[in-house]
Amino acid sequence: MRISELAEATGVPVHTLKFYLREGVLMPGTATSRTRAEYGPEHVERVRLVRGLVEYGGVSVEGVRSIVRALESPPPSRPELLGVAHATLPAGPTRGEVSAEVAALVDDLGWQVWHEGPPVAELSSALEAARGAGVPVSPEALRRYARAMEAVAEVDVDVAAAAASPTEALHTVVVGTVMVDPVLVALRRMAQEAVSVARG
Amino acid sequence: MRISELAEATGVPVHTLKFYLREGVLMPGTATSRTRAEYGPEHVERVRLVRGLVEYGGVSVEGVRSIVRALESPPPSRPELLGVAHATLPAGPTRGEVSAEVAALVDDLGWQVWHEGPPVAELSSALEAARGAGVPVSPEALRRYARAMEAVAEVDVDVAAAAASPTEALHTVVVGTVMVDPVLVALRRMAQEAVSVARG
DNA sequence: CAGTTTGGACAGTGTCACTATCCGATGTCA
DNA sequence: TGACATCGGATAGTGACACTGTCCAAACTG
Repeated sequence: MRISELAEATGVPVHTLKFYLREGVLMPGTATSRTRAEYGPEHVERVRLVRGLVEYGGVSVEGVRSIVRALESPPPSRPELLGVAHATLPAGPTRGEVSAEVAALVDDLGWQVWHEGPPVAELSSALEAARGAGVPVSPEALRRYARAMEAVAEVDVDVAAAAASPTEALHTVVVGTVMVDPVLVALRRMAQEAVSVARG
Repeated sequence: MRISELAEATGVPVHTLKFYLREGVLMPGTATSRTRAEYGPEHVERVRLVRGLVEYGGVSVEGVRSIVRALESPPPSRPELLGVAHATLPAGPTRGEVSAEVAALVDDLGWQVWHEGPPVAELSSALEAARGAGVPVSPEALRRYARAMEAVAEVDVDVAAAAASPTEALHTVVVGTVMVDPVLVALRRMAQEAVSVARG
C-alpha cells in the first residue's frame, strides 16, 4: 500500500506518518521508484504501536525510538531480558538517593532486585513526592501495595513466558509494561468503587 | 514568610510561585500592605502538593486547579466521596464505547461499579490501545490484574477510612489516588524483576 | 498530457509550563 | 532621610514537543 492508504488504514494523517519516518520510529517502505514506496501490514502494526505508546503510555517520540530500536535488535537472553527492557523504557523522574525504607521493603519481602536499577530509584522518588504532597505511605501500606504488585508481576511473567520466540517475549515485556500501566490505573479506580460499595 | 522565603523553603523560583498565584492553584497570602503579603506553612504544603501533582502525577495546571478547588470545598458525604474524587481527577484518553469484555469482567468479579463512570471508559480504551499496540490482554490475565488491583483498593480504602475528618479523607483519596500511581508502577517493575529471578 | 499523488526538505503551529522584563509602591538600612 | 533592594502585579517571551502546513520536482493516473 502507499502512504495515503497507510494513512487511511491507521487513521493517522499522511503528514504525521512523514514525521514518524523522519524521526525514525516508522521504518521506510520498500521503494518502488524514486518517489514511490510500498508499505505492508507491518507498517500498520508499527504505526498503531507508536500511537499507543505516545497516547496511552505517555512516551515521547524519542522514547519510542529507543523502544523500537530495542525491538529490532537481536533479542537478549531470558535472564537479561528484563534488564534490557527496563533500561529501554523511559524512566520516571528521580532525584534523591535510594531511601532506607525502600531497602527495608525489599529486604522484608525477600525480593531479589538490582538496587541500582531505575525502578528502585523511581520508587524512592515517588514515595518522597507522595510524602511531600501530604499523602505519606506507611510501611504497612507500602508492603501491602508491594504484595499486590507482586501478583501483577506474576501475570506479567506468565504472559511473557508464553511467548513463542525471544523476539516476541521482548515485545511483550517492553510494550506490555508500558501499555498495561493505564489498564491497571483504570482497574484501581474501579476497584476503589467496588470495595467502597462492598464495605457499605 | 514572604514570597522569596516561600521560594527558598520549597525550592520553587519566585517567578513560578507568581505563576501559580495567577493560575489560582496557590492561594494568596494575607496582605500586610498593598505590595506585601505574608505566607504560612499551609502555603509551603500547597506548593509541594502542586509540584507533586504536576511532576509525578502528570497533572496539568488546570487539573491541579480543579483538584484544589475540590479540596477547598465542603467535603462530600462518605458514599459520595469517591464519585466526587473520580469526577475531579483528570481523566485519561477515552474514545470508544464501553466494551463487552469490560462489562463481562465487572459482572464476573461481582463488582458494583458505575458503568458510565470515567474509569470504565478509560479501561475500555486502554485495553483497545493495548490490543492495537500488539499486546492483547486476555480475559484471564485481565481477571488476575483486576484481583490484584482489588487488593490495592483495599489498602486505599483502609487508608481513607483512617482519616480523622471528611476533609482529610477527601484529601487522602484525591491526592493519594494520583500520587500512589507512580509508586505502584515502580513496584510493578521491581516485582517483575523479583518474580523473574525467583522463577529462575 | 492535464491533473493528482508522492517523497523530501523546511519552516510554522498550538499547547503548556514556566520564565523574563517592567513598573511603581514599599521595606530596609546607613 | 534617602539610597537601594524587594515586593506585587501585569504583560509578554521562552523552550520543549508533537505535530502540521507549504513547496517542489518527479512520477504516476486516467
